[in-house]
Amino acid sequence: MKKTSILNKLRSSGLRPTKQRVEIAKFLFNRDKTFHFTVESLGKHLAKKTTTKFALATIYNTLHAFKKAGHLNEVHLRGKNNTTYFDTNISNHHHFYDSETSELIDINDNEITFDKLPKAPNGKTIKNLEVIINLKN
Amino acid sequence: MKKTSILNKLRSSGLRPTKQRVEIAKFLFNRDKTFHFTVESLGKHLAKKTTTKFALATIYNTLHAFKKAGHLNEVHLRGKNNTTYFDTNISNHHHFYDSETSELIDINDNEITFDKLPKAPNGKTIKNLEVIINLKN
DNA sequence: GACATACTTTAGAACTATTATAAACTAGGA
DNA sequence: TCCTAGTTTATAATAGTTCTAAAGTATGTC
Ligand SMILES: [Mn+2]
Ligand SMILES: [Mn+2]
Ligand SMILES: [Zn+2]
Ligand SMILES: [Zn+2]
Repeated sequence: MKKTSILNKLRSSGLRPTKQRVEIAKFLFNRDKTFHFTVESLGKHLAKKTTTKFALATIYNTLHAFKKAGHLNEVHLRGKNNTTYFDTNISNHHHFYDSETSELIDINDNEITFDKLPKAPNGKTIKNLEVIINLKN
Repeated sequence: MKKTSILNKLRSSGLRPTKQRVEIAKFLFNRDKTFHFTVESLGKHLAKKTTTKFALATIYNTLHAFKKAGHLNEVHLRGKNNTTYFDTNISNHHHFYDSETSELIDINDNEITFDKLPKAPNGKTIKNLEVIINLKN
């Protein structure tokens, strides 16, 4: 994904392509494989890879803006370090979770299929379904 | 479950049956259906139902002790309110989660069966598998 | 029952992830 | 260039949880 495409992605989401947003978007979206990260780990990566300054609040703001625009997912998992995980894979999918390394690994949606599933409680509908497979060594 | 049984449960876990632990254990374990709760909600219930005082730290200490003893589970879900859920159902099972009410509902292990499952990444083993079915209204 | 001691509770401080604030800065249109 | 709404920033505030160390208690021994 080249620079112009990043700019388009931001602009078409109603987000002004500021220096910080462009750097974060380049870092997150110019890659082949899924990237799972925390705010802290992203901050460190950005400090290493760029000369731009990122206030912590800007990282949070940007990630939430990207999430709201549908460019990022937040993983609803509570790891041992009590931080939110973000996920560049925005398709429906599942995860392996290694609690020793706090690492997430994608499982494609079609790698898990069900024989039997319960129906939603009365008056409610199923929005989506997430499987977390906890790993040990 | 009567008083003596509660005392046994505590003692056989190496936990002295203090006033606070006995009250919490009675409140949590003398019931038929699964109880999902947060530290905050438990604190409120205890204040309403008993005359015993519970320092916040004691509630945390006690829940962690019960968890360590295998009498409670912690649900590794990050809800919108960033609090831990505890679960009196200590069997392997799954959950519906209603993010609007922050409510968990049990799904028995045998209500979900799989056609297809991925194998664990190299060098790792599957510890367990949790399904969370997100609900909407 | 009194005593000793390890375990437990407690109030409050500390910690940590995240969000709010409000002042300075900037992208983009006129 | 100028204006303005949108954005970044440093810092304070918030909230869930854990830590501290002093006071209290359960339990074994005499
Ligand atoms: Mn740098
Ligand atoms: Mn009371
Ligand atoms: Zn993922
Ligand atoms: Zn449950």
